[in-house]
Amino acid sequence: MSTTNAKSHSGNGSRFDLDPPREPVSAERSPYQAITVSRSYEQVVRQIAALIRTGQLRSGERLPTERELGSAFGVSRGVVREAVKVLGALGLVEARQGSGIYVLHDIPTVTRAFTLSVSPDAESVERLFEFRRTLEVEAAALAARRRTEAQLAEIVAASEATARAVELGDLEAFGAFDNVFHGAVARASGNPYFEVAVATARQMQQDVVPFISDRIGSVRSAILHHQNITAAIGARDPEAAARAMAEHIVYTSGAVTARLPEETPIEAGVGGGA
Amino acid sequence: MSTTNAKSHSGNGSRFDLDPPREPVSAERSPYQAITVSRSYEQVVRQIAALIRTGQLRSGERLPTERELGSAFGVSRGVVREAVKVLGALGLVEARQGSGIYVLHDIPTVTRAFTLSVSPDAESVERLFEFRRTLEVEAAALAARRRTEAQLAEIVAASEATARAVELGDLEAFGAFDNVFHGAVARASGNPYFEVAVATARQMQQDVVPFISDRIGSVRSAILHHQNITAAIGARDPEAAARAMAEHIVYTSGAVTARLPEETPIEAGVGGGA
DNA sequence: CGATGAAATTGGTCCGACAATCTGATGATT
DNA sequence: AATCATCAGATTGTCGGACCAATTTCATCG
Repeated sequence: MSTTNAKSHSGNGSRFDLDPPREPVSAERSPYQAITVSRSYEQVVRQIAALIRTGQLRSGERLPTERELGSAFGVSRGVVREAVKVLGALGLVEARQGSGIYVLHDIPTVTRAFTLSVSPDAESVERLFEFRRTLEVEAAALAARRRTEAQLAEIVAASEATARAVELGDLEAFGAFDNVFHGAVARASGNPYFEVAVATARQMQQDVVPFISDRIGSVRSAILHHQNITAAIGARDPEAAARAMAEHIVYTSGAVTARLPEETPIEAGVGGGA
Repeated sequence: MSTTNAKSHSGNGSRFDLDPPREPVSAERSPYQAITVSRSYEQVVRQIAALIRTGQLRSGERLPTERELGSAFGVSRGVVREAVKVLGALGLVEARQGSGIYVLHDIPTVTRAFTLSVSPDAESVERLFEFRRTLEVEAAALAARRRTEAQLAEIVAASEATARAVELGDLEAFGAFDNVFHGAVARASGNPYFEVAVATARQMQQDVVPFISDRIGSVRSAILHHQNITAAIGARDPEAAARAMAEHIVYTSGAVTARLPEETPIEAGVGGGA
């Protein structure tokens, strides 16, 4: 029991203390509930993930060094490294050799973990757009039903930001605000699973196809779509929101895939079933 | 450069050899492409994940010990442990102290990683059903369009297996075959992203609500739903498949949430904006 | 034959050391 | 003055060994 003694360490580590062993006090519906001995690295993952989710660790910020985290949590450096690997698989942090550990996003996207497991070569981009369309269309409809005023304000602001970026011809800024816009719509759905899934799908696509909107023409129509989506969500019209989002993604899909090398048109019966 | 020399090790390690450093030979569209140094643990993850995905390592099978994997890959035990952590976050394997490392699923589900990062307490089950419904309804429609004969045979077999399990009153078997059925439908969609997302959502739900179908009445109607879904996919009727799947999930959702403690009815405006 | 307990196996954790890489400062060169 | 080369420090990446904790295996005993 040397792993959980909260030794009063030195330095700045006020935010990094390992909780007491926290036995499962939740409602136990039946006896013989599956006991789960919490590994040390899991508690480290929980705490750092909570700090990121609650905004106490911002995107881009650097974490303490592995050794400092180890002494702060009262665990060895190896445990910290294992926790960092899991956090990296969730897309929350990134470790750079010689530099440190940095926060990437504030909501988990399992992109990197998937690219390690699914396959190194590019899957068909068509499938990814199909997936995104399903998720984002429904998210837009839900957002039209449930959005709060604050969430609508976020969507409006992001939509205007994309328009401004296009006016300035800054395609990189457009891409960033485009992500903000779609993320805000997904968040306004009130369903965290949609939010995570949409962020994951978009991140995955940008890993595979990093050269999305290199033509100013396609982004011009994108800002019109954004305005339509925003208006429908503002009017609390789910059908219109779904229609506008579907139109947006289908159009974007066409613009992107037209610029791709000739591959896998659509072809029924994928999956190599024996 | 001691990490990548494929030393001719001893023992059984014919399937576990570290690939040569594999520089990115893909199409480079612009100069100054971002270089990515592949860490040792990533290559271990790739190889083991590939073995699981291709079926060379079956579900339930035990991997070699960490020490054996280390000598087989030519890396230290610490690297193997970091790789196992990532594979565990993907839901592919599970390490049991004193016993070994076992394969859990053959397709990645990020359940465990999410439960570490999102929150330990149970989210609203309603949101999870909403997410599942969106995914599985579209997957059923896609399956009706693209399914192969072999995939249809899988779906039919799984549907009949659930019916047989209900006849025998074996609810546990019903749950297992129910997972097989929905997984087969998702796979028949021809879109691997749907397959992974559906499996993840279902696994997540079963982690949160492990006591789903404890009433024989609700599962009886479930097998009727399965037959309707199967028939629609067999007839290549996307609309009917989507309708049948929606009815199935909405019904199941009602049956489950009715048995839940009074919590969070639906309530618009979640997410704590501002 | 079943129960018991010791021994072996295996993952979990800790520690120390070195290598590879990045960062920033310093100084030399143009 | 600006640019480049070099160096020292810091930090992650990897290695090897050691010990602990949980599990499994198996000989022993009742």
